[in-house]
Amino acid sequence: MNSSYRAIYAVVSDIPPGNVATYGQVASLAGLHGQARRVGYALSVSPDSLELPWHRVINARGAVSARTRTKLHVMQRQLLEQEGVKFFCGKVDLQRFQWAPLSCSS
DNA sequence: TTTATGGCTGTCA
DNA sequence: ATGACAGCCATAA
Repeated sequence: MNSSYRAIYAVVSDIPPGNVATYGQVASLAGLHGQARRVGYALSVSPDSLELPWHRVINARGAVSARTRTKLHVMQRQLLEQEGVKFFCGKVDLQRFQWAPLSCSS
């Protein structure tokens, strides 16, 4: 566990319900520009006790990434739809659901 | 130390 | 629009 991981977890924990963020976006916000892959790894090993909204992190195409070993991506989609995020052909409309940390939503 | 794999992404043909 | 490629980095073997 290092500061980078904490930064990643901190960013993820700030994503509000009904919104999503991309791995690259989280990486940048955590001060790890270009290290999107590291974000995915960090989340994959994050302890459940942190209760992070990991399901709100998807890939740059607006779709949930398929896991190689698990089926969590299935539950991930359910959790998102449960929060109001709508899928169209397996993808999310990032224009509308992507988290905008500093935006004026009015 | 080298290789392979993993919840990615931007660029280029 | 779509697919191939090359960077990015942590871990495990």
